[in-house]
Amino acid sequence: MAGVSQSAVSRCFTPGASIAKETRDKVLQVAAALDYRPNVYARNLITGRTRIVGVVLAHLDNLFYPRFLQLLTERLQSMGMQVLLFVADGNRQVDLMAQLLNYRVDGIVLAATTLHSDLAKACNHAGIPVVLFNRVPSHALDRAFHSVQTDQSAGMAELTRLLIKRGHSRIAFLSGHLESSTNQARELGCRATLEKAGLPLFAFGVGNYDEVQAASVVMGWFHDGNRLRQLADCPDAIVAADDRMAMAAMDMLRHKLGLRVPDQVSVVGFDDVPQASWPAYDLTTYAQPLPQMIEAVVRLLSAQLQARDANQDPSTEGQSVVLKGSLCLRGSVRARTGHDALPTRTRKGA
Amino acid sequence: MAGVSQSAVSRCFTPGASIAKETRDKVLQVAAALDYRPNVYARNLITGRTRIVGVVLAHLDNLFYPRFLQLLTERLQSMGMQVLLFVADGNRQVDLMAQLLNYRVDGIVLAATTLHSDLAKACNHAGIPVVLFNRVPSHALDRAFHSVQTDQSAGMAELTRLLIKRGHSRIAFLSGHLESSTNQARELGCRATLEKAGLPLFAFGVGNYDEVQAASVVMGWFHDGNRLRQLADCPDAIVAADDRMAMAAMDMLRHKLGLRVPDQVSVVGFDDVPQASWPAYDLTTYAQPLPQMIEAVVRLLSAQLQARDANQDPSTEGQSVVLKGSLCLRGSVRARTGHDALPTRTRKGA
DNA sequence: CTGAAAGCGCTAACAA
DNA sequence: TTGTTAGCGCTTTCAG
Repeated sequence: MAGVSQSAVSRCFTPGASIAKETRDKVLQVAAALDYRPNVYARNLITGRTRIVGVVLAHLDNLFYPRFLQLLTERLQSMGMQVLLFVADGNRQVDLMAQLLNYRVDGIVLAATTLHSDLAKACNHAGIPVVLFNRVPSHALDRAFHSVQTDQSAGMAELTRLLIKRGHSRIAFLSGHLESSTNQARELGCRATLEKAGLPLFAFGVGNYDEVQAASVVMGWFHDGNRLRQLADCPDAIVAADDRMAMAAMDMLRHKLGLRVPDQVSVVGFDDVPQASWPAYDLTTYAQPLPQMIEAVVRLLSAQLQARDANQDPSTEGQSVVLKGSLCLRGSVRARTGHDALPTRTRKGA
Repeated sequence: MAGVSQSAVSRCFTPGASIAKETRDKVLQVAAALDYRPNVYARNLITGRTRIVGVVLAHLDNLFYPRFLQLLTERLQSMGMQVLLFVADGNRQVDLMAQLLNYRVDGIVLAATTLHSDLAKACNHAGIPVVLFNRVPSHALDRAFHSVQTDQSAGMAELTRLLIKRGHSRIAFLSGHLESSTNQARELGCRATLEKAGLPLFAFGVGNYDEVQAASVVMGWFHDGNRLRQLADCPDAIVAADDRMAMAAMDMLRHKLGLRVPDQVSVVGFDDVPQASWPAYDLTTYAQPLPQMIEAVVRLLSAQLQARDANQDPSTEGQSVVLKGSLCLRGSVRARTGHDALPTRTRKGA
């Protein structure tokens, strides 16, 4: 070194340490000249903190998640934390888990929709703070976890009420993965609202958050294998569990079946991905409050980290943050009286 | 511990170490029971390898990059390497750099389109292998870097030739960031092909890879502030530097200007993002060979890591891999004789 | 094939 | 405010 002791150098790089300005300046100057930088890993070894959070994602093709990842990464980076990325493509979650623990991340953000509960158990056991993103704590084990989500049920209810108000009575639900908690909440919101209005769920199909499957479900609703059904026998509005399926539905309706959206069929989605506002779709949807969600994730994570630093009781009950989103009223829903709208209660066989 | 010495345990977790099968089995069993796992950071401290690669991205909203990130992450993860994610949102590249070096990543993949050359210098200095993704080594310093890219110039040439063959003569180029090497190559491919065919570049505008800007450029080409220009005074084909701008152009043409694509104007893009094949756009574009690109990135990275492990000369000349993509012929380009096609050479004032 | 000992680069407690 | 000392958990010679 150039002048002082090892610990003096250490103190220069530790924010709240007591060190003389002069010494500090000198050390920093020499450090710059030597291109010296403290070794994070040696520091980790002794402090036990890595300043790395593991972010587990599936469906990076889901349009909504890239934005999430970008914002979260920027936010964490600005706090001096790093993001170790894991893509959970369904398979080999055990390996993933092992890596997550190997790298001793300070915290985990789980945005994968489906996940072995073994993972949950292991994290709990290792005392790693976990925040679930848009995934409710379903297993008993998950309850120790914090979670952040949009009030998806309320969002879907709002969308469904809109459709009813606009005179729709043959409303279909295009479902995502049946086992995903996100999908369950969305479906519930739709069903409950219909029930309250005394309307049946006119049709139900599983698109598994996949464009191709979604399109073929819609096809099945409108086409009997040989030709288009009578419109009165088809849904007059489609509620899709996410924007991607909604857009696939619109494409199918317009470009394969030759129907007009919203004149003949209204379509709504969920998420408000960037593409939803593109003129080609102009999709009415429900926006997740991404910035607030990110804030909440970061806040929960920081709180747990601070608690751990202060050696506080780590096993506080999991806190669940539910945020309201907002309706994005666009052109994929018809105005009050569509030409297909019958007075009230048009039922399936009517 | 339970039975043996520290070094014996270490050997159990080191692939090529000499250890008796019996000892090994016993240790592993006890380790499993105790939930023991070797501390990666302590290992890093001594081996100098972190098995972490830093991936630097900008524009995660670019539709093409999420796929890239997902595939790369999965690929690296399957090799037991981790991805530390950095989002370079233009600003604060210096901090980012510092973190990259702090975390002593084994390698860096740079997919940000614009980047301070200071970063390049620092990496070189620190001896960290760098692979540039879709970014040519422009600065002198970059030449030590390896790079992987699509032959963008050839791709654009192919698209442009297609337009010419289909009878277009008033071809406009909708540019991305002028300083991005990606954009420069794409523009060059278009211009060179036009020149070879004896056609002028009919119009040129800068959309900066942004939907709004792209749309307003297109608007300017077709609208003089009060009303639509004569079509003969407007481009009959638009070559956009990426799919996103191409789609924005289509939306503007169809939904704001009331023009028909491809009947009145043809549009082509570049990248073949998932949305390009959606029926609403059905965009003719040029697909980047993503899987091969990922392979090449991984191969270059591994080669450098192995070389470093073997203490070989680290400063090999940077290798540049250029891969051919493939034309995706879809419906956004008109067939041979559009109704707007004049015999040959329709010039601006014609 | 195994154990003992040294040390990777740092921080934390203590003493000066 | 500073230096000294110990040790974080591992890998790696070097002996046995």
